[in-house]
Amino acid sequence: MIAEYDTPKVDPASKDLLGAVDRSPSLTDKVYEKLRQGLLRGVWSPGEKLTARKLSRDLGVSLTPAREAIMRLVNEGALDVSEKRTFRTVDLNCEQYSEVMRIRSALEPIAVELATPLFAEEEIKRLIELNEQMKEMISQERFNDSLQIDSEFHLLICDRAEQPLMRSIIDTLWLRAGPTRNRLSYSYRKRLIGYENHKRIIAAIQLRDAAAAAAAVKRDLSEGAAIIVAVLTEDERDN
Amino acid sequence: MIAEYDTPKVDPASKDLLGAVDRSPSLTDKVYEKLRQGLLRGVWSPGEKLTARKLSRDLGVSLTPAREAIMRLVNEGALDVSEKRTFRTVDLNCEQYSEVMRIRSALEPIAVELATPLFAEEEIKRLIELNEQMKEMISQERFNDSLQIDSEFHLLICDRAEQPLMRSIIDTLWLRAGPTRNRLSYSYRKRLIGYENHKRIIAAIQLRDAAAAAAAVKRDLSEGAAIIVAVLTEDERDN
DNA sequence: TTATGTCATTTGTTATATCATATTTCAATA
DNA sequence: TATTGAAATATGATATAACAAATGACATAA
Repeated sequence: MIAEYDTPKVDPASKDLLGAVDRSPSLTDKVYEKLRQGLLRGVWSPGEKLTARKLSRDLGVSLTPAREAIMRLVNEGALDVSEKRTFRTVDLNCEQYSEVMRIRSALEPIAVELATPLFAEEEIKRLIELNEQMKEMISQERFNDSLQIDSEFHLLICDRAEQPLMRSIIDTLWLRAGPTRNRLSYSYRKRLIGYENHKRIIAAIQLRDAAAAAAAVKRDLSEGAAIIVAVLTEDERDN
Repeated sequence: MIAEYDTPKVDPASKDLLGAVDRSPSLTDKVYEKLRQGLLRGVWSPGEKLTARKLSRDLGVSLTPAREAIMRLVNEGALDVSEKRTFRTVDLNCEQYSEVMRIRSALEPIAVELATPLFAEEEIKRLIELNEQMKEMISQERFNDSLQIDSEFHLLICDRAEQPLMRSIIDTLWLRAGPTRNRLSYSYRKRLIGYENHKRIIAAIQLRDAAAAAAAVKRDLSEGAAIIVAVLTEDERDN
């Protein structure tokens, strides 16, 4: 009878009907989500300082949830805490960026391999749509937007793989690289390599050829990484 | 002149001499570390409830650092927060455990590949030592200790790869699987598969054969995973 | 005995207070 | 003008307080 506490007696039918109450996210969660979005969208430039107090003032919450959200991002490596204990967005150097890409290259091919048989036709259409949007953004020189769409494309594939842990790891990788990526977008310009590679990925998924899809993802990532690393290397030589 | 704030004027030589001040870790850091160790050593059984207040009382700190540390572990997936917002250690089911191993299998071979040329002779000796200790622990049926040593073995390799981000990801994987692993240790018993596989890994490193080392790690992980998954499957059928 | 309703306690969440350290300001001085 | 240094301010870390939701204990009714 003790176990009854964990599974209170409820008529299965009504339980199904009611479903679980959707507890509203805590303030910490909301602040965290805002920070996340901001980081991905390039609201802060890499290396920019953040303070818990300003954040709490800006968002109209107390210090606690603001601070908790920041700490959470710090823990994920999306924010740095300097030796003086101030918070700033990360600015990846070439080596650090390479490591992010090395890990993505290890994980995302597996994700697409698992995802390939699970994709529904309409989801594939969505991939095509996203890729065309990306092309459009690039042609309009809206590079930050194109990066945004690129991330959506890759994350949609990861979602389909139904590997929640892997997905969360890849999420934090994007978050970590976000500001640096955004800084680069103007140097990165006008490259349609991503577009062509994405087309290859889509084609492989349509043929339900998991191995080919994995190879295409790997190629997309390594070519993309090569460009960014080149830009970063140049940057580091410059200053 | 504005930029001066980011890089205070310090004679580079003296900077090198002094090094950064080693700011003592915060209370949050200390609590976090205690929790971490506890999780790895099986202080809490999987699914056990934790409360921030009890933790703060036990460790003689206020609620804030205790809570922050818990939230940090939640964020890493080492603790769960239930729908009722209570904290408990994770209890991975077979599928979740498999996902952890799938990710380890993707990352650790890369790590050992990068580490192989960087290993010093004495570090290889340390690997041998650890492996023999593990064998000893198993023969004494001290399974939890043997798991502890197994983790040291793998993490030492990851350290040598000098990929800090990858290392931190693998760290969280261990943390996540820790309680479940510890619960299993008695079913897991007397398997010397790990020992033999570790010997293969060491041999490959000694020969500086990175590819062979990667293959050996992959084999170690997949055979280890197979056993645990078998036990977990049985468990899930039982209850 | 078992189910149910009430009330005290515990817990997570958020806000606020306190303290030590960092940073900034700005006037006095060389 | 450039430097210095003390006072004012801002900030992160920690503690405590306040509140609502969840839990547990217990008395009462079936």
